[in-house]
Amino acid sequence: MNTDTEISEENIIDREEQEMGRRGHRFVLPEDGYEWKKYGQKFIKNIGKFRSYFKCQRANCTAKKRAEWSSSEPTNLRIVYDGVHTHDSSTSTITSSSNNNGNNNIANQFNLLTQVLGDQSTPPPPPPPPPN
DNA sequence: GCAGTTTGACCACAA
DNA sequence: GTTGTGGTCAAACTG
Repeated sequence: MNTDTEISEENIIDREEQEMGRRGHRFVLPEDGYEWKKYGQKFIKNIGKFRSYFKCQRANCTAKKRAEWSSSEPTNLRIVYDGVHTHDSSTSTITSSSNNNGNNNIANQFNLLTQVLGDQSTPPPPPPPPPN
């Protein structure tokens, strides 16, 4: 259905690499026209994956999305869109038409990858030395 | 001081 | 009727 969309992470990585190539380094949050807010994260032991929950921050918009990834394979990300946006995207010309859902989802995926996994293009700094 | 993110606790539903 | 899992909310922490 249109309300539930699952996307493989392969496209995400591919697009990510393209974006990184274009921008030279880390990609900025690609505004897909929607404002997502993370409101929870859980480890679903039934599937052995972490799941993050996002809500569209727009007023009266009930659109949500979930991001699942394996603890052993954090790049194996799966995104599930739930619900539909009751508003139009404000920062993008992307529409909610079925033909453009792919682009729209990919844009969302960038955002998710960054929010869920952090910016993997820039490895975190080394941990501080132990207090001892 | 503000905004955003993270984590824990609580509630509801299904088995 | 009980237990477990999933989903959401709210408070605290970090940038």
